[in-house]
Amino acid sequence: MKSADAVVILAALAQDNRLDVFRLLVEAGPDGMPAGHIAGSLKMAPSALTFHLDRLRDTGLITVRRDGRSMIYAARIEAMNNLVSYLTDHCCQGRPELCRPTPHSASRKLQKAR
Amino acid sequence: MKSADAVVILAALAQDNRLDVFRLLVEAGPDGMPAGHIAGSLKMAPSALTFHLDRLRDTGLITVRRDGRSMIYAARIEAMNNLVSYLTDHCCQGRPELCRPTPHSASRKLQKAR
DNA sequence: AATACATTTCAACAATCGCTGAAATATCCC
DNA sequence: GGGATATTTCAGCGATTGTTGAAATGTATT
Repeated sequence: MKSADAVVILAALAQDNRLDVFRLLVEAGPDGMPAGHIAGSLKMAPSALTFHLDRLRDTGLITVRRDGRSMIYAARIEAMNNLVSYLTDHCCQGRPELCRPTPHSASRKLQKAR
Repeated sequence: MKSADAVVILAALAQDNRLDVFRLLVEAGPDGMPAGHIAGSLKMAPSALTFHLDRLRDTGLITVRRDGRSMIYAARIEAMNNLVSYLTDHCCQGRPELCRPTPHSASRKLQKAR
């Protein structure tokens, strides 16, 4: 990943409503959720939501598919993976462990189905 | 780290010149480097650089100290650490390894989450 | 004190951002 | 087809962003 790509993804996440949308979609999992549910859940105007979804989608952070009248949006964890890799590779003095702390703050051994 | 703090840090990094400045300071290491060197290295106008340094500093991504006529700026890796932790904790479906492949698990096959 | 050096401050300005509300598009159901 | 539902498109708007260039500030040297 190049710097320019990182900037675009960082910008997509650097807005409270968009970060909320992305986090909600991460929670929703691979099946995603329809735009209407997102708008309801985050109390956003439909047109404002579309605006932000477009920007998330342009950067590859989310995907969309149609299901009847609904548009189903889903997070692309891979994109977040790429961003985190970029940050740890380029912003940690060549010592990833400086930015990639051992899982002390992270949820300990959540042991989800794998 | 709260969402609002993450947004602020993401926004600070979501600009090409600022990301370049931060990366340069990361390379420079704990001793940092004077503003003039940054401006020269990245070919930025002094006043534009000050503008961006202020924003990086406001978010805690860099520190500054005076040395004679020079202002020495240095990256705060800890702030990047916090950001990466936030992203892996909140944007990876409770499975940090999805967004942060550790060296030893990098080759492991990622199974589909369901 | 006078001068040079390093950086910041400030007032502009164009460009972009995020929001609102009305209209348009797409799909489903009768 | 007609009506209801889900979402997008679009114009307009105030607010914010990033840049420039001139002036101001702070520090070292003589």
